[in-house]
Amino acid sequence: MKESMRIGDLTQRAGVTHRTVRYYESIGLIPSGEREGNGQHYYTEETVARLRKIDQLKKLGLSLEEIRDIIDLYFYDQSGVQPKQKVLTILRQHLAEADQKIEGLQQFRADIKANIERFEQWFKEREQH
Amino acid sequence: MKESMRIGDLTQRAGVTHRTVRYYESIGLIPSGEREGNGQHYYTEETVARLRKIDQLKKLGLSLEEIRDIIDLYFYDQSGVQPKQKVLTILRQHLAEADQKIEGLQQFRADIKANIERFEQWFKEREQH
DNA sequence: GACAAACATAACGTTAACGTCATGTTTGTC
DNA sequence: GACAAACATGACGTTAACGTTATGTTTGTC
Repeated sequence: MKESMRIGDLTQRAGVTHRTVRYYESIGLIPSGEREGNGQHYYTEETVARLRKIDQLKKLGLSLEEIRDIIDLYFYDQSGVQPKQKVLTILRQHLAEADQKIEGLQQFRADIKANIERFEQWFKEREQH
Repeated sequence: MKESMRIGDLTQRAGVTHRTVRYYESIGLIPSGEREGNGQHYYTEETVARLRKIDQLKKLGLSLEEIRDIIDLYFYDQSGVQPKQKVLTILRQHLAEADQKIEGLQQFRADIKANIERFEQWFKEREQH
């Protein structure tokens, strides 16, 4: 039962710094985790998952503001037909964007690799005088 | 023969502002295009292509500094007098980074897809009363 | 050759996304 | 219960990637 953890564990598990966590709290990207009494903040597994998802979305090219607008749809089930339709639309959009980006990166990767091989070839030929 | 154009045409064709062009010149991302005499800058088709390529690479998540490391590979006939061993090292780093990014995005893509299917399933079941 | 539009240069400003530093409090361990 | 490690809060700093403002010069058209 790791019911809750403090910021040290959180940052380590999510791979972020404590300043990132505080910043995200301050802009409402993640819940603040404050508890009464001692002034300590306590977090759960969900916060870890949220931070990881945020990182993924960032890599997709979304700003934190954009992420804030949609992050909940990855964690909370919308009830009702219309909200669900809306979520589905956004998810499909993200899927398409991810596909595009993956494709672009694969092309980029191929370009880089071709160049690497070109250089390696150059060194090889030079070696043999 | 559009041998050369001035900054107005350049920015329009490449879809950037003149400040972006100046900034890129200042950090050595594109040649400065200065000519003697009148103080005007003249650019060619290659500059347009360069700007577009830069934009493409930015969308993949590369910083301008990273782009500067590799942009010439897309336009120059390498060989210049560049330190090839160094370029090769940089290229290998970029290859590794690209692989990581691709992997991350594929994981993300899989998550989204699972999510989408979950929603579709929900709609399907509901359809059948 | 007058004159507006396009251009050049310089300096300061801005925004996102955190980092760093300073200082005081809580927790956990001996 | 002493004490180091972990944590909290606040204020100021930083970096990338440009934007904005101000002022003077060139170009192209009538």
